[in-house]
Amino acid sequence: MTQKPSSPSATTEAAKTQPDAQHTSEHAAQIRQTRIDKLDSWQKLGHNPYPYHFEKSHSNAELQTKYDHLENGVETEDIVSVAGRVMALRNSGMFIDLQDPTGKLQVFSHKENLSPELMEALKLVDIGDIIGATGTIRRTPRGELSVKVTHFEILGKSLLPLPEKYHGLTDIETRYRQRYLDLIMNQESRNTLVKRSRIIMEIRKLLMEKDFLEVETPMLQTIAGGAAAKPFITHHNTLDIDMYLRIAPELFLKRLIVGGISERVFELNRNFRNEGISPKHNPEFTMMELYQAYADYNDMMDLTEEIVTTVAKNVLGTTTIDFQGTEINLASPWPRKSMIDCVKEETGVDFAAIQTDEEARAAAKKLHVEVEDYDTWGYALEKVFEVKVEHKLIQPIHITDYPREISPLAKAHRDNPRLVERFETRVYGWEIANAFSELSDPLDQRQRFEAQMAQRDHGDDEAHQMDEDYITALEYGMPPCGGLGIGIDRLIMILTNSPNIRDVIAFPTLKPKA
RNA sequence: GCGAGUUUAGCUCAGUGGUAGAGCACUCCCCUUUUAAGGGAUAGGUCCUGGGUUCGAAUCCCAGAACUCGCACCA
Repeated sequence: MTQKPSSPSATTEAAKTQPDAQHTSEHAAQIRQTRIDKLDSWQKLGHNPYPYHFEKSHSNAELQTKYDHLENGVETEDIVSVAGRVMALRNSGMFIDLQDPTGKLQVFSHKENLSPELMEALKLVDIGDIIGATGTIRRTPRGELSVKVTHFEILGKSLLPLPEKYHGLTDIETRYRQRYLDLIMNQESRNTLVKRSRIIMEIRKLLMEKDFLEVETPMLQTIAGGAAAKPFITHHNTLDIDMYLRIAPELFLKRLIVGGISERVFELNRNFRNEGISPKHNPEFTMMELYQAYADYNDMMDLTEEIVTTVAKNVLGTTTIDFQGTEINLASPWPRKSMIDCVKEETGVDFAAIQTDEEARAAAKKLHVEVEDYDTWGYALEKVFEVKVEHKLIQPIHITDYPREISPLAKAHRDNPRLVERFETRVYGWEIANAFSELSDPLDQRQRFEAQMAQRDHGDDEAHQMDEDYITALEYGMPPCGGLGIGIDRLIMILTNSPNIRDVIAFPTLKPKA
């Protein structure tokens, strides 16, 4: 508390003795030192180089809107205070492009209005600095809305040069590693991440309106259940046990349904999967899972459509979107087609007519789909679907009625014991949602887990683990229940026309630089 | 994990086995109502790293690193 946060000697000395580790070339050091010297000069003029507060009267966008009808060359006497980052300096600082999160505004400095001291101090302002300026609103003869300043101050000196103004920052690695630079330079990056926030807010809002209770369940789990995936392993020191970062919240959310905390719960948060990284996969990703008592998977299809179309309308203002040159129409209702029918239409092979695993494998091989010798009817069906059908499902569609053996948490289909009541919603070929009529029969659930354990013995280390406590919960009785999971990052990619998942995650996982 | 590609100034990019280049940014001078770029001058380099071939390597070869894309795995 007694320490002055920014004494001149501290600032200058630290800079001279500790050059920025990331910019060690002579040229970079020169640029940086020049700016530190300017900061020093500013301070010697009696200013706090890192002040505490600035009274900003308007955002740039507010002023652009408010003075939209101000004609070229017209000056007002309206006094405003603006603040933001200097993105361009023209004519020795007479014209400054000031950027704030809402947009750009020009700051105009003229000796008629600025004291000789501040006129001189204008030379201390660099591109990249955060400044605040107070003055009157005018529109230049060329049509640029400007603040004609009577006073300005440096609110945050930039010691490092920004990327070039014309091409900006395009290096993909730098954009992800130094996201702050990307956000300063690229409007598109700002738009995408702002839209992400709005999309998530709209989902929460809709679910809360529908009486869903937002809950939190463990990220650290002793059994990584609820999905088929490789978990991250970590260690709790005082308990001296290994724990897993969750791959899904599913089993805990259904415990809450058993407990009756609410008939409708949801969780919107991170999952972690220790698998490959790709344009569609980040090790930590955001999932929304919800459970609704007394509902089935048909209700979940309705709800999926409502969520996606509501979000699209409220955030984008339309349900017709462009994704990488492909027009996608999100307007409800979306077709619902069974996996078996999809495969039949695409390949002519009717898996419903196939009785044995052997026949199923033969049918797959005949379609040039690779199958393992131990693959059952269901696995063969799924593999054929993935190879032959999946990529063709560009417009939104619910693929229904999955094979029982690949869906150990879904309730048996009411009309066909080989199937379960599960669907996946596909948009642009991607799985956007995955949902079931939840399996609530504890005896059946135990058998499913046991079948999964057998898969594990076959070498499938992503098969589900036995969760005795979960079965115990079911034995106390769970209402019929619909469950739905939506991959939030993928949905945001589609809605923001982002081809890479890293574009929709502020700080995606990267390997540290050596 | 496998394959292909990329890596040169702060940024965006050229580059021939023979002294390292441009534009923007930076610094200085001139200039005062401009819109990526007014005029002029200066300065700025671990050519990703480590080996090798060669009289000589940013360039050719080998190994490694990070990134990108595809495949595998998955959402």
